Amino acid sequence: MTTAGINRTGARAGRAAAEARKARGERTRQAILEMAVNVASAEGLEGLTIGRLASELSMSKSGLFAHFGSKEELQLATVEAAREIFIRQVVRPAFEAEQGLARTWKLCDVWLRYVKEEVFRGGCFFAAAAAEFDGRPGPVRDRVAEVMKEWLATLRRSIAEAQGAGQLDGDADPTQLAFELNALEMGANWAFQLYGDRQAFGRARTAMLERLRRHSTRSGSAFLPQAGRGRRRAQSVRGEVQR
Amino acid sequence: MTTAGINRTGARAGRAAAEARKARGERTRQAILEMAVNVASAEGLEGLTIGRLASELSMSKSGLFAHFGSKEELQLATVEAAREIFIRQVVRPAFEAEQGLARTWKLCDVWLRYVKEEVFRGGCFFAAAAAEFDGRPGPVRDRVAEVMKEWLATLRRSIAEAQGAGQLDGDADPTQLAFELNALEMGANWAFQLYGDRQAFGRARTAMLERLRRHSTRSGSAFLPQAGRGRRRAQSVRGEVQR
DNA sequence: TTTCAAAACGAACGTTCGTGCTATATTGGG
DNA sequence: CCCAATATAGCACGAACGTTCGTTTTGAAA
Repeated sequence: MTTAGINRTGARAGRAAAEARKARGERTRQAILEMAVNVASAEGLEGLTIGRLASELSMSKSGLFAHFGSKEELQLATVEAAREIFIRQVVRPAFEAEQGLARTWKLCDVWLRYVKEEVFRGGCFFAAAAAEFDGRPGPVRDRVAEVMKEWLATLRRSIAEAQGAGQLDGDADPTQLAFELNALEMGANWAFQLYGDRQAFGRARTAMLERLRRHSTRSGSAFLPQAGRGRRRAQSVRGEVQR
Repeated sequence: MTTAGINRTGARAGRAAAEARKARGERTRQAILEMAVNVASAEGLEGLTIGRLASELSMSKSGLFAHFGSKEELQLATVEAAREIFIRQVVRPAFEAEQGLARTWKLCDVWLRYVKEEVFRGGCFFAAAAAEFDGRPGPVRDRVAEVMKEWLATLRRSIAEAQGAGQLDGDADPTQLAFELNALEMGANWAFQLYGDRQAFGRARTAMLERLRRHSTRSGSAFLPQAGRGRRRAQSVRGEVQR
């Protein structure tokens, strides 16, 4: 049995060449974390058990364990892996939009897509991790809090930049606005995870646009999708969420 | 040792007389659930272990276990107990306000207070439970979802009543508005649990009032607290959250 | 005071948890 | 082609998990 099917990932040109240069263990580690991140988003970082994870990857508990040295280290590595995925799937795409209101909106839009397209099996990894660890002091909690603070700061900065560009009212409070946008995101995530309610995304989108439009200047509102009330959103980049 | 301090709750007149009529086991059961609800709100319904709970109450695992028959039954009973506390602490007080916009606002206001005053050790019990169980099918998940749906329905109905009374625009969508208010609540809970950020309550309050005011008619806005921008809220009932 | 069901206990079950230790494969560089 | 390094497996551990069982304690009715 061993690590069958993990390392031997069809050696297809370019990508494979780059991976071949990586140490064997590094590839296994990555495979572990990819699985870990998905299990954790659905079952929680504590429900992420080493034995379960090992059997799901057809490897031994001890073999897997050796990569991390402790469960807490595994959890921290999982958080880090999730952060990288989040950056790749949400932050990076949003930063392709030009600085200002366009980017602010895209940060919201792509976040909603990231939950809807189920980048993680259990919805937003960090919303889940935050709820699980907010009552348990320790490095994991601290790191999760840090990462979410990063996200909120990104949101806030983008709003401030929109203000600087004269696209948003100067009297709008970026912290307040970022708080509201974030809350709406978490509300959509909650509704989708608990009820499978896809309409929640539309509702969050509507509310976010309302907030942004309310504070946007005449020149700024051009950076938001047309007011078209309908549910169909033909705006926003078509590009699929890349795996 | 035994159940010291649990059953023998200082036999002080009236209340005690009523409790004396209750079966002995019933009182113990209640004491268990009171503790369970607090542990669960902080450590999660799964982290709520029978052994831990027993030792925290200075009773034996088996003695405690006998009250429920299974862990799942204990979890369900805990959810039910939390629901009753929520109703007593949030819904009931809000329903003292007259039907319409006044009550809608009070539902929001008293919910924020319920988190701020730490009615549960780990913040909103249901926000935590929903995040924990949204990925684990079963009776517990179902019940949690039901209870939260109740809450959202209450919010929505109150909004609709405010519309009926001509206090809110007829074109405001109660479902949309309820979604937004709920999201803001969960956002405030998140910020407070993860960062201890008390300002989040003010931010949520501001945003909620903004939403309500935006849709309120001339006659309706009288039911919302004065616009006073400041952080100090002298409005709203003074009554302490009763234990 | 006696009686008896309800309630609480203590010990043990089989699992699974995280974590060590030791031995065996596997692998890339000389 | 071999060797040192690394990666993985195997096995065992103590603790804690939910659960079962037979016994003892308790308190209210008779």
